[in-house]
Amino acid sequence: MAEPTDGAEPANRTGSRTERSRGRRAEIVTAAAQTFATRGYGNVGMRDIAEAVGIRGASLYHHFSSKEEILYEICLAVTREPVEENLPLLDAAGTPAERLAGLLQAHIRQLRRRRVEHLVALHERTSLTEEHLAEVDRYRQYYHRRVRDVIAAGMRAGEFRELDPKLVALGMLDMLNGVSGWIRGASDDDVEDVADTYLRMLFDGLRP
Amino acid sequence: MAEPTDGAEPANRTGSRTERSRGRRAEIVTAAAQTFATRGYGNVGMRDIAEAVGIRGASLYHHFSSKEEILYEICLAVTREPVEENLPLLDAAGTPAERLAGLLQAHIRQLRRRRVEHLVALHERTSLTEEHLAEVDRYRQYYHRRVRDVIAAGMRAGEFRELDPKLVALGMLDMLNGVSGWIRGASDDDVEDVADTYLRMLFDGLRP
DNA sequence: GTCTATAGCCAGATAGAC
DNA sequence: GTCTATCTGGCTATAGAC
Repeated sequence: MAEPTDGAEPANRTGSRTERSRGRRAEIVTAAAQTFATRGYGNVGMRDIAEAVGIRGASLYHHFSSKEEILYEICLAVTREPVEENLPLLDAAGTPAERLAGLLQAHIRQLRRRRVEHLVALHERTSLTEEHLAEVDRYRQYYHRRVRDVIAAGMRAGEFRELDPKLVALGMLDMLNGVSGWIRGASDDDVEDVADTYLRMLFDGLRP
Repeated sequence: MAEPTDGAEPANRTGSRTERSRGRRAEIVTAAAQTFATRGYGNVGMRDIAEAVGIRGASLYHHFSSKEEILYEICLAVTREPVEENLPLLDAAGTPAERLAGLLQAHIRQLRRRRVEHLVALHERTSLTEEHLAEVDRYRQYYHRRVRDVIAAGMRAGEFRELDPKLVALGMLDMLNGVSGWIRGASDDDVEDVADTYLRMLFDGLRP
């Protein structure tokens, strides 16, 4: 991608840090997520993260005030992203079943795209501070609620069998989120196969 | 429970340790699982575990040679138990669908009974040594394979729709295992509701 | 089987130069 | 923004008395 050729500065209107610094932050977050996912948050030192981006441990504290804050950024970003990118699909046109199907597909694709971050958010949440955990959970619970609501709407519309919408939402999302545990290395086609199979199972059931 | 009144020693024929020592081991494992589950393996010290059973940190090394060995015992026990207790249901009488349904019910009940240990096994596996992780995974993979096989048998028998049996097994078990994340505090009836709803979803699907 | 005492190590985080 | 140097405190694990 070419840079703009006029003299205008690419002003950073969205935050207080420079673009350069935000690039470094993103680099650190990505490296940290990878290491946390494979070795576990508690077994990874600041020096390990620093080494992965080619700097010294102390330099990380220019970008983050603590190790936990790096974990927080990982968990928050990967929990907020589906809220902002997938939930609008529930407000699109179509029946509840159609809208839910669209969301589930988007969810699985996002799960693959942010696979390591998802693993970290799922497994290392217990290392967040109470406040940070609560903030992450706000997004997670809102997502759950919206999914539950569209399921309930599908039941009212007669598209879905009458079951406890909360249990249905929990089961559905647990089934989907589990994908991050084994999807590593899959192709785009594999991901679509998973989505197709899961939708078939959930909507039509195993019985022919 | 009364002790035996005759002079016979309660010989320990099943292992090299005394009954008293094995009780202590179990006590340590339970306390450790509880702490690991809520605070994360890496954030729990040997002193924390010791305190929970009313002894000093150093005394734990009379029962376990390392902290990781405690984690290993938790993970191994909770992964082996469903293999030994649930898989025989797949060899019982009935059609594949009936046998699978029995297994899924037993799986959810076990998930609740060993809830904290399950959480530890799911979230803290990355802190096991390579050898211990491999040993735990042997059981896990065997369980998966047996579930996949009964699903494939159900498809051959025409009881199940033709889908990729591996994906179906993964989705099913991920959906079930997720239950340990939120079932805390549920009653026996609640657990049966979950099992009923999940079986309905998986076998018949959401569409009426 | 549990204790006290401590070895030995490594972590997260800070200070201040460049 | 990154460095070197280092503080401080925690941890796992061991030694040896009781």
